Amino acid sequence: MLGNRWQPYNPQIIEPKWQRYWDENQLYAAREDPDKPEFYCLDFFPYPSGEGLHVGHCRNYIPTDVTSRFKRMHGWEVLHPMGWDAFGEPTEQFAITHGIHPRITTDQNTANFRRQMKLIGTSYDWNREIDSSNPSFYRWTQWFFLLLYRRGLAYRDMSWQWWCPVCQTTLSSQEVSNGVCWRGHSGVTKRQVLSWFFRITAYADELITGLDQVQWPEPIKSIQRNWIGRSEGFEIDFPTEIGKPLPVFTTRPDTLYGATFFVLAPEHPAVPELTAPEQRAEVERYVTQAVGRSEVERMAESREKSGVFTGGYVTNPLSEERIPVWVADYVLPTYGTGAVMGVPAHDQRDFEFADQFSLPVRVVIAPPVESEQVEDLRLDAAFTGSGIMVNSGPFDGLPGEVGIERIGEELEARGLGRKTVQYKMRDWLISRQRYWGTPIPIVYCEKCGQVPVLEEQLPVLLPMMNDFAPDGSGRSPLARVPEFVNTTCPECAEPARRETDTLGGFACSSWYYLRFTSPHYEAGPFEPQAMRYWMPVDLYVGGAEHAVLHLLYARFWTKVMADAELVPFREPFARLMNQGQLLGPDGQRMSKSRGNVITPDSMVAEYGADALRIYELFMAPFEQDVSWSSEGINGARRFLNRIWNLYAETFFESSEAVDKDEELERLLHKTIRRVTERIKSFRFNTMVSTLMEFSNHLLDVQRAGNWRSATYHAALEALLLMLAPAAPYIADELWHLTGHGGSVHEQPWPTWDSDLARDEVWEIPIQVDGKVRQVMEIPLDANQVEAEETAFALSGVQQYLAGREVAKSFYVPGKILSIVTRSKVEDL
RNA sequence: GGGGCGGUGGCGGAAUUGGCAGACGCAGCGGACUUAAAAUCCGCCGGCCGUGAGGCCUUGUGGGUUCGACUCCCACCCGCCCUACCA
Repeated sequence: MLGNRWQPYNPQIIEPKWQRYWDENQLYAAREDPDKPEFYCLDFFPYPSGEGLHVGHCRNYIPTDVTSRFKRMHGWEVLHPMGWDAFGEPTEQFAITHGIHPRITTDQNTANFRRQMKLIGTSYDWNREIDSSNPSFYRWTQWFFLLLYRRGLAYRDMSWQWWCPVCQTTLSSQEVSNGVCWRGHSGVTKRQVLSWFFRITAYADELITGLDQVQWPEPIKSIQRNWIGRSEGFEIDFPTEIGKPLPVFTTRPDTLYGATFFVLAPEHPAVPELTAPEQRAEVERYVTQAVGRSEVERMAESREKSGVFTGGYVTNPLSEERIPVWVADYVLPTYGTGAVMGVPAHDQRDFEFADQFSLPVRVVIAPPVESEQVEDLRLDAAFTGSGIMVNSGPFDGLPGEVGIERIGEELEARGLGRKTVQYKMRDWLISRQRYWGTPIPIVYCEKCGQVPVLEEQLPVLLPMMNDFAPDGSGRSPLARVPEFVNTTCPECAEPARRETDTLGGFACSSWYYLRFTSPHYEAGPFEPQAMRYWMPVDLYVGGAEHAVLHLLYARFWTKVMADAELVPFREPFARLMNQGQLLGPDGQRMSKSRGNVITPDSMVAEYGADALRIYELFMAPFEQDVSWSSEGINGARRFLNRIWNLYAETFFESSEAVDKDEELERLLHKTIRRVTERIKSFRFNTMVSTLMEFSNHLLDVQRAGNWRSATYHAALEALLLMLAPAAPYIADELWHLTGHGGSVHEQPWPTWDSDLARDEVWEIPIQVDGKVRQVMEIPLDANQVEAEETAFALSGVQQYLAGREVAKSFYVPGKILSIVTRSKVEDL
């Protein structure tokens, strides 16, 4: 049994030891070696919350760590860095609730994150750690702001924007859904604010087409395409009685003759002009109410359409019919032209509106004849399918699809309409009326107006403030710091005032991946050689919740950089993977308030980091949501114990290694092949089960007393190499205890012989009439005739052939022999 | 309403992508060791029938394609996630 050299497996002793060894020997430092292939493996950079990591976060970091270690063992230079998304609302909110300055909490929290990440055995290159709230970083965030500004992609505008009363800041449309802000506060409303925007819409088309060039999960691509929401249609001018015509956007010009009313968004600038004097009071009341209502209130009554008649009219440009103009909040001011033609027969929303206010419904697309709707033209819902045009003057009888083209041509010929493309995506609101963010490098001068800060004057430093909480005025806390606000104009040197809004946190994360390539570079955001060596990111791993936030913004910035010839690529992340969520043992999201948080600290203390890693890899497929099981991790620990004892017992009784174990050799090569393939394809759960099967087999061999063969010893060595990425501590300890020098993580990955990895004798099933009746052993290179001969000789097959004859048979080498019978015809 | 993902034992899951369904692990049951417990080791472990060999059923439901379907096609049911008045 255990010899004096071997203590029982004790992760609490060996893990800190190897962690220190790796640190001291700089085992994971990334170098730009032009003679080696490179691999950039990146995790979404976390915001360092006060709660620290829970085991759910490890679901992201462990697989990327396995991949990085695996790549290094294949001789690649690997950039596997970690940094902190430390600027932004979450960090600041935490600081406010704790009454501590965010600088202090950020430093505390990042130290804790770093400690935890080392604890679980990650192989980050800590020389490259970055912190987006550090001036050496945000200086370049400001530099990028100026780049966008110079290229006309950053602008200031007064507009209706989301406002969160709890965060006391404006939010981008991406950060709000269902009237709830991304931090989870409800009661989000609209406010008219002067704020900064990035013109992401200028890249709308490329943000769609570029998705074809990246290896990303299809759901994420589809969410982005949907979010951008490209839709081709027509802008049609409706003449008015106030002079200038009002354009609408529609994808269905074929339904133009069915327009029985016209609707303006409450915010539409033409509302006052078009409103008849006798309707003015009512319209004004409606507009004020619609604009002031919070999104939650609007949602609550979303089933019922509201609106008022303006008393004004427009004219249908083709039918020349005069139709009434209404104001209604179901028309969005920011999409299309902020006005729609109401075609109740063929648009569900218009239908509901017409129903609500008893407006006429006119069918202009006849549904297919077999539909009952044609008999009585009283629809109970809009007909949005395809059909033949009716009630449409000269266009009657045309299929709707043709009508779209014909009406379009007619309108274009008369100068009453034009083809356009509309997008759901809006420009990106980046201003935040908050303290803890990158100051916007803009100065307002009475003489020169809006002036960018000179590059050599960067960074515009965020001043220290003790009282940095928002005061409810809607202005940034920075506006209360005269030393910050008062400055001189970069152009005329006269007194001027600084912009006091800060950039939202997504500005930092839009370029941080570039900084990792040369985090200490002073002359620019990144050193061009290093950037060219590492970029683009080869593997990017994080949760799916950033699909339309960070992942869209970073792509946009990259395209801007490419146009400015700063980078030679247009997509920053070649391959993206989303890990599944790890839920608490109760199946709920892990959170402090639910009390179901499991920390890596407690798991490492109880089972060791390797057991935690093995369990997280093994518990479910990488992309899948799964609940934590406290018994499951114990199984991982048992597995590692068995491995430990396998080596302890074998090497203590070491002896001459002589014979060859052919069966084991085949299994070894097969195992190497499987483990390699499974790491490459992110199937870590089955990678672990392959290692389990292999070590179970080695235990059997050992118990049977066959541990003297050279094959067995080669297998033990290969097992350590294969275990190294997933369980780095125990692998290094056993590597050392079995007489090897150095670290297992610096060894080359084992190779396999594809002939040996394939069995030459297969056990294949024999099916008779669709049921498996017998299994036979047959050489892999046997042909169908040989397979049939072998099969028919077996009594277990003959028994099913009695009184019948073979009609057909199929032989798939290595897979199956399938025999189909029919009864003999002799009775006839 | 639109888009996406999924449904396999008591549980997490596996199935070389159309070829022996249930690998591997968890839980459970029985046994060995122990004064006892823990740990460890051995055996059993989808359902029904059968003493047994064995037989029949079984991958949400119903149909289809095929020698053969968890896998492909059609229809339906259920669950989760994202998005939402985008004209």
